[in-house]
Amino acid sequence: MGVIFQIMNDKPRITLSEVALAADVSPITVSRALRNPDKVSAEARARIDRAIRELGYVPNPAARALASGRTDVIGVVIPSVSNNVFADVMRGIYEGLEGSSLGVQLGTTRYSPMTEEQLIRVFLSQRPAGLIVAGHDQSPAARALLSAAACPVVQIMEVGPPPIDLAVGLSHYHGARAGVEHLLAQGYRAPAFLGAQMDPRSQRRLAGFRDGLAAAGQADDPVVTTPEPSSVSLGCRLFADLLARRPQTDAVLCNNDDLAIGVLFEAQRRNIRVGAELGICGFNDHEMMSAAEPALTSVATDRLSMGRQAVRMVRDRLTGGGAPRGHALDLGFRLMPRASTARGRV
Amino acid sequence: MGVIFQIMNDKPRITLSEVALAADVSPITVSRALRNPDKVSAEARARIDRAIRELGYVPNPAARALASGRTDVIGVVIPSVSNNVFADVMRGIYEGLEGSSLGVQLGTTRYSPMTEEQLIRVFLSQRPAGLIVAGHDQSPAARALLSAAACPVVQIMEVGPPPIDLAVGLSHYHGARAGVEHLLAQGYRAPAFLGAQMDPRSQRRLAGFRDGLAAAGQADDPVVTTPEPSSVSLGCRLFADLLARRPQTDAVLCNNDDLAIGVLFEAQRRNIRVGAELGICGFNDHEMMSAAEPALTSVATDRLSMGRQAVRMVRDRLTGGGAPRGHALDLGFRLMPRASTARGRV
DNA sequence: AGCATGAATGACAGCGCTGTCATGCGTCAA
DNA sequence: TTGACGCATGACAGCGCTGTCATTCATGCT
Repeated sequence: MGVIFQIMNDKPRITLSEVALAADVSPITVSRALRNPDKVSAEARARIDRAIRELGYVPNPAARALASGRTDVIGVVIPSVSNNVFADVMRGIYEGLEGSSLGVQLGTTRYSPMTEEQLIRVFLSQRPAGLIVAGHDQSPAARALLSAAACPVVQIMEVGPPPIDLAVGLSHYHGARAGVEHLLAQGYRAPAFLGAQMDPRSQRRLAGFRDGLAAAGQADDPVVTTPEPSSVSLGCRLFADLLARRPQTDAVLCNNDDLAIGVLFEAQRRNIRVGAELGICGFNDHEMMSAAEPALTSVATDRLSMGRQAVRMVRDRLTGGGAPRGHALDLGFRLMPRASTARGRV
Repeated sequence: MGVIFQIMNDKPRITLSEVALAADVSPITVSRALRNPDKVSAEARARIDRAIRELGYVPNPAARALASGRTDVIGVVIPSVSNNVFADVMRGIYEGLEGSSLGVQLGTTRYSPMTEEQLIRVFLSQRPAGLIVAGHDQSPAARALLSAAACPVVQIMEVGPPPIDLAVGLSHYHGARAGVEHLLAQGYRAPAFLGAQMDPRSQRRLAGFRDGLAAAGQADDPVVTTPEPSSVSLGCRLFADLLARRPQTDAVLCNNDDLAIGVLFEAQRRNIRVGAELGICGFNDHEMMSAAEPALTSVATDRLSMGRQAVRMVRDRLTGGGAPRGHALDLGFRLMPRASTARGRV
């Protein structure tokens, strides 16, 4: 087997010099034609392009990285790939990458600050074109590394704390606060909060919920959370717990849409009329929310755009311009009131 | 700004030789201690490990790749990151990578065979540790490239056609066929098929549906599909279309769970009793299916395991062993009958 | 005409690491 | 005791590309 592989390994590898030979220029000119085409005469470029096409030349990124000390890779550091929110963000990132020669290197911290720090250290040591990290809650050492980084650093997901370099996201605090204020404005008397996977963003949503409630003069603290990862069935269970503990609950602000859908199903099972008897508000506004029956209210966030903008910020910096250090782009949120919080005539 | 970056770039970069100096061995010994620790004496290894830790040395993968002609990267070629199914698979892949020094390079074909071919060409030119590609429908040129590849190649998602090298997946044909047979066995008379984003896997599910129906003596071909990407709201719309066109429909086999959830919501809107009046069967068995009210029948597939196994196959090959060329791992599927296909006493 | 200027191109060296072969040394069987 | 062998280590060269400076040549100006 080893032998077979060896043989197959020996398929012709076209190098830049061979292209140069075929195009009758020096290797360095080919290199330039690839990186700064405008620094090479049109004729030379044409010959080089032809040679590249005919020989099927593909550049060797390792050699480029070694020689230039930079890579065309954006490091992305997120807690987990399972989380739906990050899946959307990743999609935005890949969309933002299109048309560039940039690649992505993804690392997951599994919500461990130490893993995150280590990951950042390794990524930075490879001199990436940029770094995209989730959140603002890095360890002090990780923050120090990021501050000293030689590449643009974009913190995604939230805005609020001053960014290390750049940031794009939204205020989860205010999003959740808008949600609970909507519930109260609709006339619900005893809203509760349901949360899973209580990462820093979730904590800030919870804070927004609490402050919104306190501002309305509510005294108790109707909150059910769990560190478990979020899911629809978890929404069912948490809602059941909530009702057992606090039967007077007449509305729930869910930390995300999964949970909200779970609450909807559980309410249906118990013949609770959603909207009239029970207000449900989700977070993120997954496409499914408007399709549900009844349609579910949610705080819409633009995860796709978050990823895209983060990449754009890096790309703008690479092309010389870009936002100055300290710039934070607030993507905002939009409350989408739907039938699930239409209390109607009671 | 350029100047600032320049300055920051000059942070100390520890090289292997510096570690060697500190550990009082030659660079090559450090290299060996990193790659084949058992080829270095315990004392030398201890000194080297200490030096690495004290200096904070991080290997330069570009230099390694250039010198050795291999990379520690598995290329992954999938149609799209948006598709939920691939998100699950990616999660499995990342899980499978844990504990190895392997990385992932992800490329998306956006369902274009030409893009796929180009992507495969570029990935292969970087001599990856392995390649994971979705499906069996590559262009002839792409197949030729993959056949000649010097690294393990795993085709994921489906089994059936003989693999180029290795494969892991399931038979979408038989999964869908099991679904429609279940519907018929439950006593539904006029099942229909709803499909979105009709990729090759979806086509095979459709074929399974059709054959299952024909075997039961059904004459018409009740199929509603669209090339649009799948979503819950699309499920609502397709189901509405279906009812308009073929009112006698009493069951739907959905190409995936999103659509099935959409059908559920639309049925609720129309006061159609799901289960008794309308059978619904999804595909993949997303966690949400069992939590829904009523719980939705689905054909369970293990996307997570698919990703994990694909990586395992590559890793096994790298460590010398592994399955022989031509091996296909059938992960199978499991029909999960639930309330949504309990026709009960009509 | 003579010179400065800038565009196009090239020579050279080296990025950090590893494959290949060679070396030194201790151990074992004959 | 001697040669053969295996183990731990090292020397050397080079992977494919680009940064830096140097060179050439045509252009526009005084």
